[in-house]
Amino acid sequence: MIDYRLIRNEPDRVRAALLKRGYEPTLAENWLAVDARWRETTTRVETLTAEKNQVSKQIAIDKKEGRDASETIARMRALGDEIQSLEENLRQLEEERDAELLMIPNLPHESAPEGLTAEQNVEVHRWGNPIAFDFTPKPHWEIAEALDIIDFERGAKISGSGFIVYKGAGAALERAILNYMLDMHTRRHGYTEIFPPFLVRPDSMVGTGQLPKFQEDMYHCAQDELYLIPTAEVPVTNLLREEILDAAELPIRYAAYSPCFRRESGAAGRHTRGLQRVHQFNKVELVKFTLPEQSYEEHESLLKNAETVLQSLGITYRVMLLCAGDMGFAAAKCYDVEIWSPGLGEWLEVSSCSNFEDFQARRAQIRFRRSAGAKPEFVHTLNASGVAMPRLMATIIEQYQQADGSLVIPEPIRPYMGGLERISRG
RNA sequence: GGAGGAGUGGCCGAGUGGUUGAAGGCGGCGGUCUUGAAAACCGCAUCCCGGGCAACUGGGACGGGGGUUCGAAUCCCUCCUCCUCCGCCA
Repeated sequence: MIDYRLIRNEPDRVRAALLKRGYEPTLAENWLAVDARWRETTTRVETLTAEKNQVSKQIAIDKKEGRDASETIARMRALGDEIQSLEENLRQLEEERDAELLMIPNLPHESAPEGLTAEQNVEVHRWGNPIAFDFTPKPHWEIAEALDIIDFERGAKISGSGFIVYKGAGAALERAILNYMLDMHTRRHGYTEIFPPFLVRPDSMVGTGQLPKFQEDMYHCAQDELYLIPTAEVPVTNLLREEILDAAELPIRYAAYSPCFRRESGAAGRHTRGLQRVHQFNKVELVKFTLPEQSYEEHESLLKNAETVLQSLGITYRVMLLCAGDMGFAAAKCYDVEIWSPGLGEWLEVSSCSNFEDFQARRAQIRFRRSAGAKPEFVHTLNASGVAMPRLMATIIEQYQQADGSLVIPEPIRPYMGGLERISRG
């Protein structure tokens, strides 16, 4: 959530930001109206409470000195009743005020382009060239089925559509790529590896913003009131929830493998075929906690860390700077990394690289002190996939397919597969 | 899953209804002393919210939430976490 002081002190700035994102600017006015009533009521409650505290002390003294306190006690009771009814109001106002605040998205960074839809996203740069085939390339699902490395049908049989089974060399390849990416980020890019829980409590989901707004997108174990994580961002960001760090510890960089579970019911068809959209997939997630003044620098290196994975595998990709209206609710600035799928002839998103500034940290209460005794400030949080597996796997299968139907394994992955160079039929 | 026990400030730890943000100790910071350091002594300390340009000032916080009471760290309910024993299990 944003700093509500901004709404109080610079409502015009907040309104402009809301407009830039395509939100109703009246969100700010609504909040201010509730806030004004809240503050007024707070003052009255606190004045009465202050009096009550005085009277209460007097009772203690009277009792100790053996005086009759029945009159003061009567006064206390009257004050108590009045305070109680006012507090009832206050609680309602507070609820309303906080609910309004949670509806307000992060303010876009000045470098986020104007625009409301994906068409206004700006291509920042492009790496590699789509490879030219001297035969007609097949889509990944055909290759994978022919090689018997992915079983779509049986995945659907045991768990429903959107669930897949990696098999044999396919399972080994999935595991190898994940290990390759994790090793790169932990050994070369300075991230600390985290292996988090995959089920979390509701308050963790609130901490990173999946709840209350996106309840429908998640798998929920009602009996235990636990949610399956849609991304490792949730447990990893919440690791430091309600903590106050030392400035010297920052930046903190975490890399985590996790499976990701997403209900999001997409319509069947072109965009759901094969690995494009599945309910369970694997991903390596990168999460950073930084000083406010360092977050944009760290945002750029975060993007590079994700790009390095793709470059090392020879995958063609482009980086898009999202316009204000196309960014996620919590982001101030966001790059999407999209890889070129030769089989589909489309760009597919494999990583969203976001700087949330203090939006998540405020909500999750993640703070730091510049020095001992200094006032706690909110850290900045950032994250990116480094990267998500299914579309990467699909693209590797399509890009590395051979005329004879076999699949060449990208060179950096071979050590992770016992030196295997090629997956062939049979 | 069953039966018990516990949760107080950075740490340890007193406190079972009243002027307690909370004794004492450790650790921390500042000062006195000292050529310097140690020791000793003195002093200061948290977080959140409201009001105020400010000095300052009011309120709240003893795991979380709710309740009883004129008044709750202290009594009751509930949730969470940790510990011990039993059961079960990879």
